[in-house]
This record gives sequence, C-alpha cells and structure tokens, in this order.
Amino acid sequence: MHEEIKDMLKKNNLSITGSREKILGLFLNQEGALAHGDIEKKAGEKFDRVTVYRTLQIFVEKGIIHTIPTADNSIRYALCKDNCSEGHHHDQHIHFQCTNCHNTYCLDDIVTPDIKLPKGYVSSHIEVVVEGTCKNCKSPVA
Amino acid sequence: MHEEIKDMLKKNNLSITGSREKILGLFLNQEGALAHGDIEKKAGEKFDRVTVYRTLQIFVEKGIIHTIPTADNSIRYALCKDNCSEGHHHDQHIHFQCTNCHNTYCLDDIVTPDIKLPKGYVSSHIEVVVEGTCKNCKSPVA
DNA sequence: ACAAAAAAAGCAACAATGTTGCAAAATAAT
DNA sequence: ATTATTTTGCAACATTGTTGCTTTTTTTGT
Ligand SMILES: [Mn+2]
Ligand SMILES: [Mn+2]
Ligand SMILES: [Zn+2]
Ligand SMILES: [Zn+2]
Repeated sequence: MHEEIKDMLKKNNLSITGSREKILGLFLNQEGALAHGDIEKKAGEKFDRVTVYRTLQIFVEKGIIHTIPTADNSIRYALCKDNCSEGHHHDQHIHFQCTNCHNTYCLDDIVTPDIKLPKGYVSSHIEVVVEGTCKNCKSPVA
Repeated sequence: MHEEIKDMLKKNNLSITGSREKILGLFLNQEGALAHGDIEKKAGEKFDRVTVYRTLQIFVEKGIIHTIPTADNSIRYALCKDNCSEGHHHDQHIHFQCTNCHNTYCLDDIVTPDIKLPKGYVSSHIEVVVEGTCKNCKSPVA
C-alpha cells in the first residue's frame, strides 16, 4: 500500500515527500471525494496550509485527482481512475452528492450523457452532478 | 422596465429598496450569469458588500435567481425563468460555460437529461454544466 | 556515501471572501 | 403622521486563498 503511493508519485515525476505521501494516502483510503477543508483538517495538522494547497494543485495538474464542482462553493477532489495524465483529464463519469450525509461520490461507471446544444455552441467537456440520497443513506423500507 | 422591477419585488413580498432594485436590474439587463464578484463591482460601489450578500441570498430563497455551480469555485447567479417560488426551485435547464469569453449562459430550452443511477441512489436534482465555445466566440469559418 | 543542484516546505505577510451583531436609517403598516 | 418592521451600513472578525523568500529536504551525479 505504501509502496503503491510511492510508485504513483514516481510515475508522475513527483519527488517523494511527506505531505504528498500523506495526502495521496488520504485519497486512496477514502470512498468519496474530499473537500479542501477535509484535507486541511486531516493532513494539515502536520503540514502547512500552503503545502496542502500546492500539493492539491500539482495533483490536479498531473492527472492524479480531479475536481468536482458543487453548488456550495467548496470544490471537492477525488482520485482519477480513468488514466488521466499530465494536463489531460478524461474523467467522463458523473458525480453524486448526498443531501443527507453530504458525501460526494464518483459514479465511475455512469458516463456523462451527450447533450444536444443550440446552434453555435461547441462542447468540450460536460460536468454532471446529481443530488439526492446515496445508497448508504437510503431509508430502510423505501 | 423600472415598474417591472418593482412588481417583481412586490410579488415576492420584498420591500422596495435601492439595492434590490439595482441588483435585480443588473440581472434583467444581462444575457448571461453573474458571478458574485461581478455584482459587487457593478452594484457594490453604491452599496455595502454585506448588502450585496444579503440581497443575493434572499433572491435565491425567493426563487428570483438560481445558482450555477462551476469548477472555479465562484458561484454564478442567473434569473429564474421557470416560475420558481419561495423555497422551491424547478430550474431544470443546463448551463454552458465558455472557456473563451468566460461567460456562463442558461440554456433554458435544453432540459437536463435523465440519468440512470446505480441501485440504491435516489436523485432529487440534476446539475449539468457544459464547457466549450459559445455562439459569440465561435471561430468564423468553423 | 558524499557534494552539488534542484525541488519542496515552511513562514510571514497579505488579499480576497464571507459572516455576525448591532445601531441608524429607510420602508411599510396603521 | 406615528409607530412598527425591515433593511442597511458599519465594524469587527473568521475563513480561505495567494505570493515571495528562506530554509530544509530530496534528487542527481560522482
Ligand atoms: Mn469523479
Ligand atoms: Mn440557469
Ligand atoms: Zn448519504
Ligand atoms: Zn464565449
């Protein structure tokens, strides 16, 4: 597991440092997505806030994690599982945000749908965020 | 036009004040969506920053405007055209964000698609944001 | 294993954004 | 017109994000 982390960093031409190992570890041990605040709390006790910002930034650039837009003005981050690479993401799955537990999940198997746009508009990327109740929060009988 | 603004405020049980008239006017004279920063710049010169926050908040609550999530951590706001009411939005259109001019548009005629979710997930609301080149920025010949 | 070079982390200072409580002012109701 | 209600502006503060620079750590090459 810890070797896996080092390998991932090496594969992306990143030097192995404490903060990168720690933060990447957080993502690997996490089902859903993480908001910046979560990461600061969990990792930031050991590291400077600025380091967390810079680590997340470089992880996004390298295609290790991707961002998920949400309506509450706090970006979430999640691991890329679509073989993204430096400067080129191709995450095309949708995201689910539970209004109950407030977790955000990548639904990696659900591909973003095609959207027919009005004449003149050209699409390069589609983000779909579905809100509702997640499988863990589903009411027992419903 | 100015009567229209007052009527909208009255219809929503809001008292008629300078800041509300001004900010609602901005939205009515605007094709795309407005980021908080835009509104502060255009209206905030006359009004306190706090007033802008509170005005936007109450407009959202009343169903006069809705928010649009974006990946750059700056919520955009746009007029509701779907007869939204207090506490109950039913904007079901998609949004388009131009990577060139950075405008955000409501594509009011394009309804959000149905999404087939994995077992256990229940959807209550769907947000779709398409990125690309808008009709105004389209390259001449393409 | 060591020294030199390169990269990252930490620190401090700052900018931008968002929140809250309260007194003064404006608006609405009587 | 007076009173009651609502909204505003202000001040103070909290949170979030950015930048430049020095020190420390990691990597590279020997
Ligand atoms: Mn994802
Ligand atoms: Mn819209
Ligand atoms: Zn849940
Ligand atoms: Zn454009």
